[in-house]
Amino acid sequence: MRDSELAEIRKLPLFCSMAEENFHVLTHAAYDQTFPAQVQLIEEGAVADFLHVVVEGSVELFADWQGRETTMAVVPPVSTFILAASIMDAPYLMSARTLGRTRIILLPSVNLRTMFQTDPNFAMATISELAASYRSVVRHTKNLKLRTARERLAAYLLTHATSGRRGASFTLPVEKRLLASFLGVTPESLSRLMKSLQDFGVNVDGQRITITDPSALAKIAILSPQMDGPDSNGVTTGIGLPDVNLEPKESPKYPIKTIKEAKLSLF
Amino acid sequence: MRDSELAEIRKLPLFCSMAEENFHVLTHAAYDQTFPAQVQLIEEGAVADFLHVVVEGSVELFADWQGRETTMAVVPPVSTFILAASIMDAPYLMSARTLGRTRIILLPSVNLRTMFQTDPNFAMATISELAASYRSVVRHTKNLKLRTARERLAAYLLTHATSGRRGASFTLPVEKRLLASFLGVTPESLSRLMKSLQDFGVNVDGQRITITDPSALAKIAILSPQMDGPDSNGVTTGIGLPDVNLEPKESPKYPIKTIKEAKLSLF
DNA sequence: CGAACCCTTGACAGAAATCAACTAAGGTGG
DNA sequence: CCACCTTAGTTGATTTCTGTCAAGGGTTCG
Repeated sequence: MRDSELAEIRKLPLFCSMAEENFHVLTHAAYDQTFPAQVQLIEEGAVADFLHVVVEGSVELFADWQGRETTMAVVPPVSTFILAASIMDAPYLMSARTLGRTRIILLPSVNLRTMFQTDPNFAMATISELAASYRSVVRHTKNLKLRTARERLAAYLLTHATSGRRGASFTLPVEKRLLASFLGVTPESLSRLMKSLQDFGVNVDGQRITITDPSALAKIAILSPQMDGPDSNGVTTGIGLPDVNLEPKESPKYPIKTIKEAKLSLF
Repeated sequence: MRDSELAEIRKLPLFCSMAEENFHVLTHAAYDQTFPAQVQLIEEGAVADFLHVVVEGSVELFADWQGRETTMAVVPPVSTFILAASIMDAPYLMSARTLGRTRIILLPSVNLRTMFQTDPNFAMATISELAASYRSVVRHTKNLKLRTARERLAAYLLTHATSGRRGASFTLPVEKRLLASFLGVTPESLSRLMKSLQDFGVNVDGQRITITDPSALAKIAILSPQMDGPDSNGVTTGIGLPDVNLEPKESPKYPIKTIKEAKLSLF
């Protein structure tokens, strides 16, 4: 594994407080792999042998049942996912696939579990990470149960148009179909909902969203700290589409092969 | 606090592995309170000063937004709730109210947080508890996103008719309105859904449910370990209606004042 | 160029919420 | 003990929301 990657991981909330020696033990047996787009990393129901760390690219967590499928979260770099399953030594509740070219670090769950015992700081960090994840899913669930589809979309757009000032503009971090699945609607419905929000100060041009009248939008979906964050406070593991840089990234870390890849690696 | 209560709490997964001395420290500053039915214990958005332990009765976790309200979980005795908020020293994401007469132990969050540092076993137990809670909410969310209302009800009835044998019968652990809210539908809808399931081997008589044809029900909602448990494996904190004794309890611990109370204290 | 995919749009069907009325049962108070 | 009130649950009529099916435009990619 490259030292530069290690340093990056070391900075994560989950690992930054643990003893250097222990970090070495943990990462010594780790794998470092790069995957192309749309590779399924994890199959729901399999046992969790590794904790995953997204270093570059991003990963979609999704679930399926009876032919239906839904997006549960998108994991941006640099962060971990499926911590809960790794700890419990339990079957995954969600599947995972890469969005765009993605580099993943794999840490054996066994090492993880023994590490709690030896490094109290790591145990503490794990607790924080899990608690944050838990709260994130609770927010997602509240969103689904208390808001209509249109309200969810409005809330999503508002929270992602940071500093809800007039004329705030941003690029959707994911394809609309994925956003639709995350919000719990079909792509067709999302399309119509977007359209219906045009009357409330939302301008849609492809992936580009411009909020021309935040106050009008706010009337549809009043934001609440208990539902709309702030939770992307650095520890954004778990559920919820992450915050992204609002302006298109000028200089991607690696050569643009396709526009699609460049777009998705925005995270 | 009564010794009998303390012993009960001590047995919980969260506390059983910690040092006796530390357990004393934790519970020394604890409050023991009994509340009547329908008392709001926690208001969404308030800061989490105490970890709560339900000793008798049960507690509903719910959330509201813009006049709407939804049930997120019902916490049975003996178990803890809102562990995540206590740890993070963060505002509650959910409100809580008693169902029936309920006895609660309150442990100061401050003690909790310092205890991680001193007792590794407690830290470990906290991790397990949180991971279990996290997985529980994920299941709930998948249920909401992947299943229709009718499928959710069918799945609920099937999982609660333990050993899905023909003629399995049980009493709903909560009022139908609460079940409806948990499943994400209105009481009216639940009523209709129940009726529509009569064609698939479900017999409804008040709170009494009898599954006359489990295989027919299973055709509507195929159960999945990744969505329907088993999660009530003793560490049932967090989200999800808990398993209950299937037969009506003959001898309640305290005198029956009203039928309503007796019914709700079934947990 | 053609195949595949994303997104959109239209027409329609189905699911679920809403509004309203009504029953039944419990609890209250005279 | 009975009249009254409150509440859970049901049922019906209706509207609203959302999914499904089908088709077409635009783009990417081999």
